[in-house]
Amino acid sequence: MNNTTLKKISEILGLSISTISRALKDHPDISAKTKQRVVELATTLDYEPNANAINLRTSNSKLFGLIVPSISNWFYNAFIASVEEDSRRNGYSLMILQSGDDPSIEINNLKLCRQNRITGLFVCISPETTNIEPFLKLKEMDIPVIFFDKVPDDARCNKVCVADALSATMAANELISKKKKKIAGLFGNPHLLITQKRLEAFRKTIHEKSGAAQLIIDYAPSTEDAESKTIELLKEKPDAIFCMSDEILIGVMKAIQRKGLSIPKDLGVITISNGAAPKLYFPEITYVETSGHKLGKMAYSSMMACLGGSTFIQDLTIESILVEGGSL
Amino acid sequence: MNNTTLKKISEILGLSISTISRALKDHPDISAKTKQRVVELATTLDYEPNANAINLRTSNSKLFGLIVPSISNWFYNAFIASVEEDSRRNGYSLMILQSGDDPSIEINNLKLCRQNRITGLFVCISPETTNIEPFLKLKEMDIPVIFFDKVPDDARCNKVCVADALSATMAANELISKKKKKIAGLFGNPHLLITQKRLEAFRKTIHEKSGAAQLIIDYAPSTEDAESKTIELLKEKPDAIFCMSDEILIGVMKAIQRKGLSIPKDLGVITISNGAAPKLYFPEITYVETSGHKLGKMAYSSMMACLGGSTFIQDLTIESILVEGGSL
DNA sequence: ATTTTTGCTGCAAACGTTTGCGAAATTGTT
DNA sequence: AACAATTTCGCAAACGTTTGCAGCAAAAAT
Repeated sequence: MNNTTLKKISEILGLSISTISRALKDHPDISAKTKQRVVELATTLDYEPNANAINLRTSNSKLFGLIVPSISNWFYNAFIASVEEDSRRNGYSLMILQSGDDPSIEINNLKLCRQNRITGLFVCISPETTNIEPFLKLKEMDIPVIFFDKVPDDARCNKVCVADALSATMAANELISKKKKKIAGLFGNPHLLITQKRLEAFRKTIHEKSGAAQLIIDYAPSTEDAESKTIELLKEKPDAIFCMSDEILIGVMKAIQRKGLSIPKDLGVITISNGAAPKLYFPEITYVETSGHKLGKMAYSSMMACLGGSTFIQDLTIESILVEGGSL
Repeated sequence: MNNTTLKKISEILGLSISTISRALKDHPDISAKTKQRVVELATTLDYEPNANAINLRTSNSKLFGLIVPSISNWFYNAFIASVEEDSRRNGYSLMILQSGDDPSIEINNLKLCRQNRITGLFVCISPETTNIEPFLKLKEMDIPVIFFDKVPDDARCNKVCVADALSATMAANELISKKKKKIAGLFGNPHLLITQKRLEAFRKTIHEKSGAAQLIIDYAPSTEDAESKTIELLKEKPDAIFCMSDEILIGVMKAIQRKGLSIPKDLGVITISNGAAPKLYFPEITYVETSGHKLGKMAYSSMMACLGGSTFIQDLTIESILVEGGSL
């Protein structure tokens, strides 16, 4: 019924605890026969080492923390799945915490991570998070912190991001090459750095490359907002709509369907996306890919670099690619 | 730089370790002044108790394991988010592992859970999993195991499921009440128990309630399959399509958009869904809700019941509700 | 002034491991 | 047969907590 321990095995076999411990990890000091006896008994008793005891003794938890606003999000989802996979493959476990965009929960999650003596942290901070000292404190304790996606504007942080400005530029270029003249752009929360960067880059590109093109900008923090804002925007008869994210795209598409417009005949649509949402529709929506999966890979390898002793502060960005659908 | 421990605090304050421990947890034995001194120093030193030491000492990890085929799935996502929330609220942590529908990874994940001395496990087994002995072994060790969604056909297991047959029946009834006469039904992997149950219930209801209605059944294991199968089905000019899941709905909708058909004028659509996908479209798709969120709540309370000492084996099912969109 | 009560604190064992060091048993070398 | 070298193993401390028990001082009761 209870758990079997090294001690229990040692008592049954008449050996010392240390011998059992060494036998189980194939230590050269132990003879082959002894090893076999030990391993056999261990498997029949379903021995599993107590991770808590090991962590306590070795102070190496093989545990990563991952704090994210919400796991119910296409982009973060892909990110998490990717990190989980890499972690598991390399013998690390993952502790996933949602902050719900609430800084106080975020702090609480951080506390949990510290209590569990994580060996590293992946974190996407909430928009309201202003004080990143608690995170920097981790760094001081030699616990690497990799900020991803929404990152603080602080040079002391390791960051991995999607190309915020560049992806908007790419989308703008594509719109121009398709000769769009009256372009509506729907952006997310205007207080977020990513929104500002994308908007600036988008506006700049459109103006530089095509002085003639007219631009209508609006903001929509949620899918519902995006839908209602689009209804308004459509009155201006734009010939293309740019969406800053999947959430916005979905609202836009709903509005377009509601109005009975057809793509790309009545107007074009382009978005920045993780890749799933544009494929929900026919024709598939042309998008600039910002892959959560790729970002996860990059975050993981960045983490590994830190654990490997690199003190070099990394500020990485994954490249974007344009995926053509039939929506322009 | 390093972590502060009870010992360190005790040395600074000239008190014993036990006094510090008690002071920090507001033990009545400790005087108010001492408590204050201790708490103050602890906060300035950023003391965080070592969870590993506590778990080791108390053998109560406050950690749940959660094994799921994939976290990149609307339904499981909602489930996980729900369980994570409840767990966190009650001071439990969650260790989320993906099996990728691979039984060997599943076993490995289970091992990880055991090593970390989880106090309970939520698991959705992969379709290929035949041997559930390893899970039952946990139960013997007084570690509750709550199977959810895809559950083994074994009376010794605690299960929480969505209403598989009933939800299909409800959808069928809705189709009949809307006087649909030529109904196409698109189902998932025919080898899964859930597919069989839903198909049987659907067929039975349609035939019993409306002998006149014509039924066309096909299977689509993936969204892509659903799209191509729908293209075929549409040639038969059905007046309604039933989708067994979100994944299928998306394929169906893409086909419908491709063919330029309009809902509900040209044909009706109804689906079984977690709730997100039907709201992607306009008009929103009518669906029978099988809520991952609700299932999570149920799983969590079931877990709590087990931890509370209930040895009663539960086999629970969440009720489904019909959510009307404008697609019929 | 002695005893009893009350309030505060410390001792030490235990949880399950890992690991440096030393000791015993075996083998090999003269 | 005596010694050295080698193989094989055990002792004990340490990781950071919790907690039953005992100790000790001061205040209250006799």
